[in-house]
Amino acid sequence: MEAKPKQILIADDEPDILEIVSYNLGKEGYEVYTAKDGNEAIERAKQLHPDLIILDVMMPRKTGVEVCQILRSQPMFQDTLIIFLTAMSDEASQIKGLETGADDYVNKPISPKVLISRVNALFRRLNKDDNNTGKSIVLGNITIDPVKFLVTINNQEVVLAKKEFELLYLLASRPGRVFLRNEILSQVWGNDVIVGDRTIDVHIRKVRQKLGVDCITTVKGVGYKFEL
Amino acid sequence: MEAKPKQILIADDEPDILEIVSYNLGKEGYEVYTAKDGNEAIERAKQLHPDLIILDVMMPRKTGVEVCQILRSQPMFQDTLIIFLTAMSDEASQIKGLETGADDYVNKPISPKVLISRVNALFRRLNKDDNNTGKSIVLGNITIDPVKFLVTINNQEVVLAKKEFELLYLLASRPGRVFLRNEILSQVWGNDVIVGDRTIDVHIRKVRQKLGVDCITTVKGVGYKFEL
DNA sequence: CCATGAGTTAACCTAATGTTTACACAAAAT
DNA sequence: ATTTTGTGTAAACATTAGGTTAACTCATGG
Repeated sequence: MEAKPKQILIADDEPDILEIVSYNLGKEGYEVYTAKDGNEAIERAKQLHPDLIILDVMMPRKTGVEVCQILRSQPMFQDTLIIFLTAMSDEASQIKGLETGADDYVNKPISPKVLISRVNALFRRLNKDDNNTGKSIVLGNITIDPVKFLVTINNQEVVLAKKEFELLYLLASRPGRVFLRNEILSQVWGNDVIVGDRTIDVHIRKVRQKLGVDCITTVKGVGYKFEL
Repeated sequence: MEAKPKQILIADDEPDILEIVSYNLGKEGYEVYTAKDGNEAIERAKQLHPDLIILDVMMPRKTGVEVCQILRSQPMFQDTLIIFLTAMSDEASQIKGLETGADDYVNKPISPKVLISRVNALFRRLNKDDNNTGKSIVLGNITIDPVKFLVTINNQEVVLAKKEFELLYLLASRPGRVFLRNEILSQVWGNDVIVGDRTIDVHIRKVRQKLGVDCITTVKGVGYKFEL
């Protein structure tokens, strides 16, 4: 299942900024649209209904704050992500911006990289929330859902105990990657807990047994990895 | 259903910051808990399962980044909001922090007001997505009507006491999802009430008994979930 | 053929949960 | 007022399943 690219509308009256930001976000795989003032931003927002709107605060024909207020008042834009971009780095503006309903507030001069990180962070959060499936790991015919605490394999539910589940979840979180025994210990058991040597093996065994599918590979002298 | 105050865990090795931030967030109506180093942060996070964790980056016994990584690797903390707090204002740290899975990154010196705005913004976004409250729930042959305070099972009315009802409603509001004991406590009982260990069990038992249908599953060491 | 690391098994211990009873307290009924 | 009834909590005890260990076996390589 390919996620369709997220659409971003960016509004700023400085062409340079539009270009730099568009370029960088485009490179990240986003679909970028631009507007050069407040009214145009509103217009295009209504046309496109983008996933995220980046608004410069100081713009002709409606400031970013005004645009935000107008959009937020419409039900259609309740859930749309909004980021303010501004040269005014004083506290008051920032607070006001956030209280207007923005999700983030980034000061100019902008570092494209930082902006991208913040954009990514917002989308990451969003996907976690509306996609109940987003959290779960799906690999081939195996599904691991940490919210429901459930493992499904070929549409058969498998019940794992807490430690077993955590162990499997850890390994499956990075398929193919080898986890050292130490890593597993500190991730699943915690650093201050001391357990015997064979404990991990026993749990690995139980998971293998319950899954009935050979997907945990032993790398002797190193650790374990998950692979189908 | 009344909105329960959100729980926030803040970890910093400087007592001054802990105090200032605690005070200000408390004044906003949040329920604030503190930790003074990385390990303590992890420990308390596991106990409390707060809604938001604010992590200082530079802490003894595990940095904020490490804490974040450890928590994020665990299924139970996938959804928890995380904010980094740091004196290092360089780009690279910020980007790295956000990529570790944080939701926001705030530079020191902190303005309490700005921090609060950002915390509010995060919660505002979060609440938009899971607003399921108020509606009646219909699952198979079970109906739960929070308005009439009534549970119907196979067209038979079942009378539940207040706490029993709230407990069932909570679990049924997200079928399949596991609710931690802590979550149940803070949602049904509220976080300032201290009740004994066995109280939840007793109520669970009563609900199970009255429903007569086995639809509440216990996930040992984790919590309970509703499923038919 | 020993050394090392991993797999297997079953027994064991205990933390976590289930169950029951009793009691405080409030609301409703008398 | 007094009784009755129902709810919520605590305390005591029973039970179970999860986690750990230990002893043994197996596989591999030097």
